[in-house]
Amino acid sequence: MELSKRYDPKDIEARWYAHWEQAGYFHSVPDDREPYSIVIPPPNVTGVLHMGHILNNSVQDILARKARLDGKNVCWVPGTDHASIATEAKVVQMLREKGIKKYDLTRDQFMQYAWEWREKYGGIILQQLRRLGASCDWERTAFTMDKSRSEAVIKVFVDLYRKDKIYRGHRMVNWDPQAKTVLSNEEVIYNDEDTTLHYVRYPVDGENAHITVATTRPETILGDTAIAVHSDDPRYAHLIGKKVIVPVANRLIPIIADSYVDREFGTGALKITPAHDPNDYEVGLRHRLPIIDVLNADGTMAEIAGHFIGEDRDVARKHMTQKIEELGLLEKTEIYRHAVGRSERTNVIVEPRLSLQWYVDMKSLAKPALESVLNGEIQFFPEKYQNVYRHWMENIRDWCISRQLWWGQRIPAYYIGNEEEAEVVVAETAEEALTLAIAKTGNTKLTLKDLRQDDDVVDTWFSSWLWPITVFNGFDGNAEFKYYYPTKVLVTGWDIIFLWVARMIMSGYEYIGQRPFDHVYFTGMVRDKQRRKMSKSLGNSPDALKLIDDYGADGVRFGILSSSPAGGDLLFDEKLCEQGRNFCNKLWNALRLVKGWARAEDKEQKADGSAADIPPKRESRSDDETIAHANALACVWFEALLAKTIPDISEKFTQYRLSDALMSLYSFVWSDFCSWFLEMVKPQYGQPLDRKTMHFTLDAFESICILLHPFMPFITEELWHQLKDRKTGEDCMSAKYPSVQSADEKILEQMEDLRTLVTGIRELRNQHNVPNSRQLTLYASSNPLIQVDGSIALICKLSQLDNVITTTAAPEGALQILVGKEKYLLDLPIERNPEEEKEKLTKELEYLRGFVSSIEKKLSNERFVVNADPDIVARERKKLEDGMAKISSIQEALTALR
RNA sequence: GGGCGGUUAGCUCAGCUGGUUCAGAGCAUCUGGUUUACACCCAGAGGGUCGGGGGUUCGAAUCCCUCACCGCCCACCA
Repeated sequence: MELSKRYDPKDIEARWYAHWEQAGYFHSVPDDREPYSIVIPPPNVTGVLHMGHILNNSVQDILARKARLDGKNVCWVPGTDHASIATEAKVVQMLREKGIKKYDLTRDQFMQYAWEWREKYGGIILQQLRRLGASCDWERTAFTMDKSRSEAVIKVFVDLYRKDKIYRGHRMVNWDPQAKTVLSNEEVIYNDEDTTLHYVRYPVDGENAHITVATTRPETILGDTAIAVHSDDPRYAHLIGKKVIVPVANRLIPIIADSYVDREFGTGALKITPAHDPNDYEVGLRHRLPIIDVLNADGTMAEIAGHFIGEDRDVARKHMTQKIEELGLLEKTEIYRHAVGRSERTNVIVEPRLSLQWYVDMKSLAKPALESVLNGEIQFFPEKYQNVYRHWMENIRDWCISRQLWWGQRIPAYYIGNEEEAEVVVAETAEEALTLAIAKTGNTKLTLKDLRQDDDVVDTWFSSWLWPITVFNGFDGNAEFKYYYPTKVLVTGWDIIFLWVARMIMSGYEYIGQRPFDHVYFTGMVRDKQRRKMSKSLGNSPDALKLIDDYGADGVRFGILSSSPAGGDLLFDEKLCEQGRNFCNKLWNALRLVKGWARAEDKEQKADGSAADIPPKRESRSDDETIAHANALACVWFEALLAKTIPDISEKFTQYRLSDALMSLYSFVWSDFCSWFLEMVKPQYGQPLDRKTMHFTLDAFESICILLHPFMPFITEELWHQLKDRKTGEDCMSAKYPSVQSADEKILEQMEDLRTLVTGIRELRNQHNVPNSRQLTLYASSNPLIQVDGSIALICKLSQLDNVITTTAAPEGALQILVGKEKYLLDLPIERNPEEEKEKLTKELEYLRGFVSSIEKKLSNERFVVNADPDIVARERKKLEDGMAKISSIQEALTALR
């Protein structure tokens, strides 16, 4: 069957993915091979495939497929994260569209809706990963809210509580007024934003004076309980101890002195609102100030504020400002740029709020986790993230893990009675909690009804920090878990190094006493060409599935990979996918070429060398023997090149230099294989290729498929089968990585020289506008390159030369080509321009003289000869020799010109 | 405010422990080419005092100091 001129990935991709899955290549069970396990960073169930996923999962798939080819037992566990806040928000939204309010539902009813939602949409992203070619062990697909994983979460909570590592405390927290839940510090994103700084006058009680403070949040004035100035500030010393009237609220509050106040900022006077600012809270504690919390959980003004009740904080701010202005107390406003914290999930401005929450004491957990990274037990790629990690771990703060949500694992704390600060017991089940409660209170009459379970759930990350353990149900220490844990590598973005990576390391040591993974590969953030983060609102994120439709999964994988050194930013440009697609096409056409030769061979066999349907043999200037020599030389060379390339690629893998490995393969295939090797052995049109060379070519092509397979699984599988169409059985995906024999360095050098010579010929031809159809004559005899059997034939083929004469008697004025210190002469049928040539040669001569003299200087320096590595000195000597040879060649040519 | 990283060709970057991987790659640009695998192609070319300055060394893109700019992370400045 004739193959089309262009590679069309559509059907091929679907077909091979189904085939692989059917063949069971994705599934792993423990055996006596070396395990290679990866757990996927579970995407949110709410997610759809975006460029970050493409990058992250391409990398994992590349590593997984390479390990498989290396004969390892690869287990890549896929799954999704229940993502409390994001998912709950989506479900609430969905319900709202149906006219249902969350709080009209019972907790159980809500959960039912949520589960339905996840059944319906939760699998989408996993389906999309298949399009990318992800070779996950789908039979192991996990979800952070599965029964077993939820049980593990509860177990860990109880355990940490009993070890005194979980406690409940009143703290100033980050409050998300949209999701109406607390957030951990890591879930708050700070960015500089322009806000208005209001200068507000507070009249001093009983005096015709005022004190001015600057605030970005006038609405919180209603919660002020003091004005603070620095105790050493002469401007305000006389006011300390006096009282001022809070504008609008008309309350009296004291002016206090506190060293916290920065005299340089604003007016040097600071309003103190203990309920709405962490610092103010501290100041309030020091001065025993009352706390007036003027905001409700949803960010609207509370009743106690006395004004603008029920208005959203933004609206209240405007109204408050107006009112202050009406009272003549607004001195001025100015634009002020400062860090504003927003919720990672909902993007609303986070509100500092005082509340009672559950915390994990991180200090003791952090210790072994920090050590293991510093001593290299866990390696980071790139290494620089060690510093970031260390810094965070050394200054770690307690982790707020309670969330005021329903979607998630409910905190297993049970209160005896209804007060907020009631006695508490923590247990895996209500029954157990009851026993504990009875023991604690001595009240044997307690029943389950007297216990009230905490309404909150734990932070999503409190389940995903156990992921490498729980996906293997590791808490029961089963044999599978022991086989797969620790996992080999974690591939994730550096943005969740604290949210996730650090915590997994901590839980690994706390519960298994071992690291969760050997290596962490941090991918960069995908950005657009202008370095902007890819985001929905900017609309600069390409539709991942459309990209796959347009360029093929292999093309997209190539695109994202070829632009992605680990760690830094990754500037994504669709053009790179185009390059990937073109590369597929190049491979495809190489296949067509090679298959064409195979067909010619078939025909010839059938017709016993006299087939009528192939073009007659053109008169060839090279006899069969010469061609055989040439082909043999080409094969030996390419084999040596393969032998050099294979370990080189593997080495890049061990260093996680994946884009590097891909680029090496790209030029190896495109340039070395297609542009050089195939052109070297290419028979005349319609002619077959000799058996030996044909076999070698097919084998080499197969090796290329394997080398490339981790990066471009679909096309390589297709090529593999096309190449093997007479054989059966094995797939590229399950093949053995080609074994390595040592490379023949000598042949590599020789062919490098030959390539230089050929390039030189082409360059001259190009420069002098001599078309390929014109004959050229190469004079050579004593040059070592020419002595190699077949090399002349190769030169002929590659540069479309027709005549090669091997005498030393060069005609006058032949042009020189210098290869190392050898000189080759080429006779071009052109009009010569001696002046121009002279100028060019003189220039080159000048350069070479400078070059040579610098080496001479180096070599005559005794300290160099003594101190430098002998190898390096030898190299310098060779450079000198070559340089001198070149100089004399050029001088000869110049004399000839005169 | 503390810390980390960067500055190499028009663009994106590679150059690990100082010396043929030393000034590189891909893309872009320019020139020439096509009935014979591929224009999603082939052949060739041009392009950089390696951010500035200083130092160490026989020798520095590479090590040290310093300045400039850029990016990121952490931190409670209204």
